Amino acid sequence: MLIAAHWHTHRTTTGLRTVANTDRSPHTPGRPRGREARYGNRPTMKDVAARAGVGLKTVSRVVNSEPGVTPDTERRVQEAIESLGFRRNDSARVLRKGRTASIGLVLEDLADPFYGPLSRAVEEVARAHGALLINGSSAEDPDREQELALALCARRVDGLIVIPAGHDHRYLEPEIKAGVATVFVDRPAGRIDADTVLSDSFGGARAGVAHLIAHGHRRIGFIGDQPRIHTAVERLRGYRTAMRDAGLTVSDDWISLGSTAPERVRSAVEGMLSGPEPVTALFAGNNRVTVTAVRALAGSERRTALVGFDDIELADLLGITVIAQDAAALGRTAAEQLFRRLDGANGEPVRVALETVLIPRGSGEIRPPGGRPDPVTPPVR
Amino acid sequence: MLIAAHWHTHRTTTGLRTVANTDRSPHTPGRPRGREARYGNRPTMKDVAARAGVGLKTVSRVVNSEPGVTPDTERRVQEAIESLGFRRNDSARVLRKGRTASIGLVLEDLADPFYGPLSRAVEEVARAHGALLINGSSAEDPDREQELALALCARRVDGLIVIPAGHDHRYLEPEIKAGVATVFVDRPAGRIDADTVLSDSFGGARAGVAHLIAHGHRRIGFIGDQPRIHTAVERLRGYRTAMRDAGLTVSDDWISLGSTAPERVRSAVEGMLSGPEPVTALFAGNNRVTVTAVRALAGSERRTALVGFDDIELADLLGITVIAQDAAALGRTAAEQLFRRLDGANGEPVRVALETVLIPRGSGEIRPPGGRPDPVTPPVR
DNA sequence: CTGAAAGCGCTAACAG
DNA sequence: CTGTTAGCGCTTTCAG
Repeated sequence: MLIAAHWHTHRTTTGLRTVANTDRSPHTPGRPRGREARYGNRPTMKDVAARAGVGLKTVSRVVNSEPGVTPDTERRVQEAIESLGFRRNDSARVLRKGRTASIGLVLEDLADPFYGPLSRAVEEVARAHGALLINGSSAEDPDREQELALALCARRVDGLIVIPAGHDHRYLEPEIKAGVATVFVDRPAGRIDADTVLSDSFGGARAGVAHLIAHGHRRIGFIGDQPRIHTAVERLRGYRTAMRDAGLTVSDDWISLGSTAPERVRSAVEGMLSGPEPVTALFAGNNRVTVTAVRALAGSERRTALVGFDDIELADLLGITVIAQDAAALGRTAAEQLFRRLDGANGEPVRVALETVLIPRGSGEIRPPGGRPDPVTPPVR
Repeated sequence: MLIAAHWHTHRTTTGLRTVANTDRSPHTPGRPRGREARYGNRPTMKDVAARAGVGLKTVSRVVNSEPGVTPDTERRVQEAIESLGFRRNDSARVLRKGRTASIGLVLEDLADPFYGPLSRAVEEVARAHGALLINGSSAEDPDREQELALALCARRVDGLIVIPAGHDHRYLEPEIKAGVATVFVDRPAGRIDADTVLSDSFGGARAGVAHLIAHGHRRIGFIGDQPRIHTAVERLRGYRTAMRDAGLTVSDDWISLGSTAPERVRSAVEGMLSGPEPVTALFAGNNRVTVTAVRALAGSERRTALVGFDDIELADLLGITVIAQDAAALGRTAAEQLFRRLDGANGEPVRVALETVLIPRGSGEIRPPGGRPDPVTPPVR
């Protein structure tokens, strides 16, 4: 049915939509419940052709700005288009042409401030290539990721950018073989060989932890996301490597992987700060963890050092030292690779790792109790 | 062409895609450059039917879980589907059914932390109704808004949610008449009567400014977004009303509307804090302004009070008093209204205004110099 | 320069 | 329970 009746007050008197299709008998097979129920009775090229007194193909030519139409004919067609309020049905066009000029993006959560800029960057690249973006959130659920990705394939998106939630992407093999270009971002694909764009989680975490060590810390905690998430594991590996490189032994009590729910992170922080040998510094595995860790530390009387993975808005004012990755660059790089494939590139799968940057802002330069006095500027710049 | 060659190493040996269509002569009219060029040579229901030795419609029944198929037949069809890697082409389905099960969302910038949660909320409602979400950013450009909205209509989205950049939406009239349900969010539609979901910008700003006045301020500055943006004007109106209600005269120097670019906001802040009669408090018109204002104030020796419109992550730790609006509720409410229309509701256009909440965190409770000492808890809670 | 005919892959209607 | 036919609105091919 759709919306209709309450628009009465704003109906114009230009005679829009008063021309009806007349060539359809009431009970032809293949005809749904009357034309009125479909697309709200939209005019088609056929209607435009009839109104303009030209052939169907001529209308098509005008609509698509193809050459070979007399200026006069074109004008007549344009008039018919406008008076009927015609708009080309891209669904039909897609069916015929085989390309949808749209790409799909499966990410974790559009509301996460990390994915907004990534998505926007993908959108801009898509726009530059004349494509629309359909995106969906997997909510970190592998089943939902698959459901979404396949739904996008059923819509026949030309390409797919996936931030994996799951670890087995063989379900995409038929799609990829059928020609759906696919690029994985932020995390690698599972059990499938494909273009991938990542940030250097390992290197970033190692650098962040090394930074804490350089400032005198020996007991450093690591709080990260769930261990089934690739970046969480990589960052933990970076942590372990930095510790080992410095000849430091890691206690199991200093490592906590799990949900990024505030309660979980908060109790992890509290656990590491209490006990006989509390940590003097924390490494937070991602933006969600950092936010909660900062809140937890703000309520503590001890000055605990902190370095977080991912930059956060206002982190500068709070003096939070971070390992920043460029979410927009991640999205842009992935999208560019996708369109390179769509434009015919067919070499081996490409693997890109983007550098991270350590931004010292104070919290990562706090020295441990008993260490030399802090030589760095205070937290709030 | 699409991606293909480099997948060789992962080709399985299950015989996928070895069954070809055989009923197409090489030079039939209407045939594009050979079937291989289309959808990367995907199997169709016809192919599945041939493989399973059943009729086309039976395949359709199985694919759509329609009743009336023998378990045995169904199994044979399922096998054919799997061995061929068939996936229904929703483009064709859409063309036939007239519904795309997708909705469009035109917003300003997906990278803005205000719109991420809004978009996610819309997505969740759409998902509950079995629809996908296509979204695009207008970048605050009316032409781009129109281009996007119409592109979505050409894809025949069932409904459209628009955060207007422009002020004239008559261009949507033919679409709406043709049955595209349309809801405007965050800002009202221009020159058209339509469902609208807003936050109470006027009331929120008035309450925020009244809060500052109640804490002893008499000279209060307002820094807002560009005057062509509805919310900016409404919030300014709230500011003026609160001032007038308190019997305070407003100096032109205390009001600055314009771009939210950091340089612009920063110089506005500096301007209001200098001169013979500097303001003692600031009202920031949105999240972008607040962020820059906080940065600017952090570099000043004077303690200036601040209330910002929109909540911001970490604002709690920085002790920033805000007028919070619920972006997710905005999106959810709009999407629910949209689906109500799609489900047949056809009353008069609905207008919803969501309440805002003042969250005192310290910055809005700072008293002016010379005023009574601050009776409120210190900034960081 | 213009148009008629075929058909993209699917579903609705109808007939066995 | 199953299959055949028509046609959604468009683009392609090819013939005027």
